[in-house]
Amino acid sequence: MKIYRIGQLAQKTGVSADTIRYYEKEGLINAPPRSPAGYRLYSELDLQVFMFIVRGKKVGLSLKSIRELLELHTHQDEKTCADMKQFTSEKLNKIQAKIDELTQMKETLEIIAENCCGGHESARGCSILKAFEAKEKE
Amino acid sequence: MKIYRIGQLAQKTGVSADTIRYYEKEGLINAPPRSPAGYRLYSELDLQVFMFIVRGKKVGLSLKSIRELLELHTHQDEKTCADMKQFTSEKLNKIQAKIDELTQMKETLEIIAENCCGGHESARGCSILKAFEAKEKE
DNA sequence: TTTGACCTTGGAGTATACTTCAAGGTTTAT
DNA sequence: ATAAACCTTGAAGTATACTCCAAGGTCAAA
Repeated sequence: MKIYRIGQLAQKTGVSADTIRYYEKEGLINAPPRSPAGYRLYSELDLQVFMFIVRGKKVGLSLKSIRELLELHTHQDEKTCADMKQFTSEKLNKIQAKIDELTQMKETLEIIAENCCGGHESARGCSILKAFEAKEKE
Repeated sequence: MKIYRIGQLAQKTGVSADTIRYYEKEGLINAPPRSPAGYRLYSELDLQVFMFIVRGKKVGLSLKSIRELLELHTHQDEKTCADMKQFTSEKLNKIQAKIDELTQMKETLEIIAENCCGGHESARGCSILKAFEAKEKE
């Protein structure tokens, strides 16, 4: 099984080594085993967890939220499956709400794009606010 | 047409009056007209713009991104419709990317919820990481 | 007319999430 | 064997986005 040092993990995940150490300090990831020289050694599984963090960040989840999601894993022994199911479905609702908000913004922008002339004339009349007004009338 | 003072706008949009003034200072919203006493007076349209900001924030857009989106409106005279269309479709792509990321996270969580026992036993085995692994195999 | 709820400004303070630095040890290639 | 590229720590610095004063003016109701 492949082992990564911090720089390699950084490259794979697209965050800096400093950020990885910061996340460890903040308790998002467990302190990994060290080499004899004290270098952090990450597994393929650590990479997976990291990708989850990166994905969460990209969509605007706070580190706190991501930590809570990851605790689904790290505290699995202390929770019942019923707890897990409930927690998971709460998180699912929040994520769905975010998807809905983004979908709304996307629709607003699509209205702008569709109603806009598209040529080289001034864009007066292609207002984002006209798009808002159009949405209000629905 | 209804006119709002800062407190009323704050209540309607769910952000603080301080935050509204901060957004004005940061150039997200235009300085509104003032009452004789110097109170800020907001229109229905300002409320619409504000709701757009709030929606953007909720999904993790930075103030910078939101400002760019709002500039579609405020700089409409300086840009051609072609510019607008291009800018809008770039923004649309970014928003779609966010929706995709969220959808992925949602699927991961759904796998956890589905594969999880649901009873009162320990949640060992209902790991978020097992869900990652399941996704990897696809 | 005075109490309370509102508004004003400028400036300082806070939380989150990094980012950089200093000073040093390790590993790898030539 | 020595340079280049990596790693370590702790602490300080930065960017973003608020948040909270202090000191004072405005307005509506009792």
